[in-house]
Amino acid sequence: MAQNNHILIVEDDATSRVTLAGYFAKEGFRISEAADGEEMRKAFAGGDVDLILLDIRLPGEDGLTLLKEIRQKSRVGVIMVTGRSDEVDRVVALEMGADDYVTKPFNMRELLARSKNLLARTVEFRLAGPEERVRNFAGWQLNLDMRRLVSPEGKDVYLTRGEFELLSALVNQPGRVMTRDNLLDYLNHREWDPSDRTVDVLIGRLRRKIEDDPKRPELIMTVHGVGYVFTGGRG
Amino acid sequence: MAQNNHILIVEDDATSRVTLAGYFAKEGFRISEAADGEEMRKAFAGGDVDLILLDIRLPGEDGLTLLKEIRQKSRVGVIMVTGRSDEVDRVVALEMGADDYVTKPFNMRELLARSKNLLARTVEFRLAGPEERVRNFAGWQLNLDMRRLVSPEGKDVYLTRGEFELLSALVNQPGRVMTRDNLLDYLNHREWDPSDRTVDVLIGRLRRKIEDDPKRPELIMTVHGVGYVFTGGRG
DNA sequence: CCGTTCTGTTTACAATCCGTTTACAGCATT
DNA sequence: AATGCTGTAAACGGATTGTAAACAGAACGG
Repeated sequence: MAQNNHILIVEDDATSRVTLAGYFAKEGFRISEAADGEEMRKAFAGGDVDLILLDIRLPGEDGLTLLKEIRQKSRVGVIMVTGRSDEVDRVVALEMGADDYVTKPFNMRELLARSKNLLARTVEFRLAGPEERVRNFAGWQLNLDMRRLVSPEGKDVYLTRGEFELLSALVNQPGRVMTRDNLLDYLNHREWDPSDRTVDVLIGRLRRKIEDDPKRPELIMTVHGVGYVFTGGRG
Repeated sequence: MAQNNHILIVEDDATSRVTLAGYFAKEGFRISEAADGEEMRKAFAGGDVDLILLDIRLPGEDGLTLLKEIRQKSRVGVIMVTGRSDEVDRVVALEMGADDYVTKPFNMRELLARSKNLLARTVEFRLAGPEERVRNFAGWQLNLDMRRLVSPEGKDVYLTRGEFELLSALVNQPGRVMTRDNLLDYLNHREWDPSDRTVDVLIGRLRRKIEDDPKRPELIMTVHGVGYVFTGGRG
């Protein structure tokens, strides 16, 4: 069975798709093909797909949209494929939950290696049971289910509801700049007008709880004129 | 015997149920099927079920209610099958003692892997003998089978049904913040509107029974705007 | 049957929490 | 330097919580 995994190829260009399918079939995989989102959904609904090779450029719904949809219902392995080496798309795709990424033109053997590697990882993952929703950064640990923040020294740090929601929002999108409007969505806060300073105050309180030097923040950075970014402690 | 475990599939949709049954039968498992709570009870009464696959959406009694009933009399492995958008139900299910879960549409092989994994775990447990379901915290002892609470001084403290259910729920998930809605699930109280103060009153009564200083609780803490947490006496 | 008891629920109101507003000083960007 | 944006202390007030008391209806006993 190790070599009988089911791979779904989502690619609009027929030549590329068939070439890929042939190569992987010869390696002993079961293959399904889809040319767009509609066909992908149909194939995926079968329920036994182990890995999806997903082109990022598709007619109609694009690959990132489909990735998001997949991730809402499954943790199946996904490798994104794109035509140009677009750094932005790569980062966005990985942030949205893609497991790996290759750029065209790619080496078939490399793709095969990455696929096997990912399959091994996802199978192992699945055996681990229900995962805990925990985010780690700079020695801190945020448990989303327990709503609990633990410091690098192992101490519990109490967060109010607003502080927790804000930190969750930021931590879930590391590297992405979030506007105030954007962040307020996480606080059951309907409308927003430019004079609303709520986010600023909450961010300030958060910084005093998690930054070494709240005056010179390193985890939650402000982007002047735009909003805030969570750096994940990696600068 | 390793490959001759007995799996009970509880699922109202006949097509899904038969598909599942066929797949697992082919893998060498003994299968029973049930379309609702009544049939489940009948099959389960046989007494040799090793694993239950339990759909969360069922006509009549819903999956969570059945899960609770099962957990009152057995530690049998339970994997919940949830609709894709029900994050809340997923969390509640795990809190109520489900061992694992999958979301529809699910990958058959993933479900098989999780089932085998869980069987390995639960079978091991059983061989260890029928464990007493007792929870200890801060000198207290709560016996879940006898529904009895014993104080650090060794005295029996009487709990009403609601108080007991609530304390059980909290004690079974130390450190996890539970919403009121969430806690009411343990009281056969499916509906909830924001003006329902039942939980607050019961928590208050519980605190007066188990906290040193009910005004400054240390076991059951309130999380403003969210719900309550049981700390396990560890702060 | 009828009264009694027990207990979950509702009601009411005071106490507390914390998100929000306000105000102003300091900083970034032009 | 001018202007707009951000940081933050302080105060405010709507929402949330604690709790006593009343209520209701199920369980129980005679």
